[in-house]
Amino acid sequence: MAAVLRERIRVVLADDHPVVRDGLAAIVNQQDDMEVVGEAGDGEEAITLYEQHRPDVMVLVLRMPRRDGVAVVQRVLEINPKANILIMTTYDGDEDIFQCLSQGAKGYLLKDAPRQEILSAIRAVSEDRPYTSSTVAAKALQRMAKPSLTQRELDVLQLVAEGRSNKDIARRLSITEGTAKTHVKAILTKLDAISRTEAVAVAHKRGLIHL
Amino acid sequence: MAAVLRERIRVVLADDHPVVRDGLAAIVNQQDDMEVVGEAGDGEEAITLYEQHRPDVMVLVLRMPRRDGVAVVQRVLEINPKANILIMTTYDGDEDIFQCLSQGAKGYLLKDAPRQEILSAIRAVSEDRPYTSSTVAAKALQRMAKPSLTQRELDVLQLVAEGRSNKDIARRLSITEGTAKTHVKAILTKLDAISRTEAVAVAHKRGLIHL
DNA sequence: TCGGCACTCCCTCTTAAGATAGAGTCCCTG
DNA sequence: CAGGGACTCTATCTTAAGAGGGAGTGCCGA
Repeated sequence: MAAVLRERIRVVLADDHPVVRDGLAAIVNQQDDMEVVGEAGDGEEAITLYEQHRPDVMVLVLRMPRRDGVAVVQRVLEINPKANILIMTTYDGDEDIFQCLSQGAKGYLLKDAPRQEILSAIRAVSEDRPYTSSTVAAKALQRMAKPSLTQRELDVLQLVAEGRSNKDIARRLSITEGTAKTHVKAILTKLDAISRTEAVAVAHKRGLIHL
Repeated sequence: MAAVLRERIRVVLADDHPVVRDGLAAIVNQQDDMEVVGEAGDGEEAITLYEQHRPDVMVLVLRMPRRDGVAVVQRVLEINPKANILIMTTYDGDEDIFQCLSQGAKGYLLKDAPRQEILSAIRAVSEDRPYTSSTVAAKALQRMAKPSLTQRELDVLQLVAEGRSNKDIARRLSITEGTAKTHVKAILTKLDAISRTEAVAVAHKRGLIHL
């Protein structure tokens, strides 16, 4: 068996794509100062592996089957409030990033980041220093300027995106059609869209909804 | 410098994500019988590298900046009609797969395929044997059953997805609003949707459009 | 050549969507 | 406690969307 080396950064990876997982593992294991101690293919597994290994850094992809990134961040921070979590995402517009950010993940980067940036991010997060790629930081600033949707509006938006009519939305949310219209109107105004279909397109681009 | 080994499968990779590229490269280079001779980050680069290296296998990700996978397949097969191309895609519903298939790519697999499957696919394609993952094959069968949209309907669908009104669509395509409605109606029927917004949702799931 | 398909245009009719305006409750924060 | 935001409901009105018909062209393949 391999001898345990001291002072290495112990990493747990979570991504539903084996290619990416294998890739990240290869990159990390090539470094002298870090090693992968666990690889998860979904959210549940990620949590289990975190508890098992208590790694120095958890690298987490946002969108995964069975519990997405946001839920995993929540749960892991419940287990260990000092957990060092690095979030990766494919989609630069992904709204969920900001949810993770406000919840206490320490680093955020995009999947199209170069190898060196990923390693820097892991090292930074392992030392409890925050790491945010400039791309994500820029998005954060952009986002500040734009009006945010309320929870209820997000509920309505989700149903609109599924192609539901106002009447149908009203039924599902136990409100009147008029109220549904009020919410839709607010959504259109906030997203600067003329029609519900355009609103869906805009919302999807901003990562507010996942079709 | 490394000595050139005979009989190795020479591979060119193309993916816009360095992680995936580095990952695939690591996996491939670990094998005795294959090596990566070039890595491209976009479609144009992929074509250039193909011409430069004339690899045994080209591994191509479908969605890339500057010329997407479909266009790259076309161009590479123009350069060398016997080129062995392996297509990878993240999205299992991606309609473009079938376009590549009919154009002459030799293999197709999903990004969430395990390491061994990827290696098998590369070996198969290098020997001019077709490789299709069972998941993609299953999708192909499902697709056969469903009615396909005409080119004009796809044009209209694209505009619908952008949130355009029938009147606006008519103006852009230089047809009457009535004709636009006729096309939209045909789209709704074929996609089994009640409203245009639902049609967009369905079309997106099937990979008919990319928002 | 003839049927079928894609594409275009036309009609009517009903319903859904969106604009506009007002208003009440609850809850949180300054 | 006063203000503000979130959420709910009301009403009216205009326009867009969608259902249901029919019908003419050009083109391709059996």
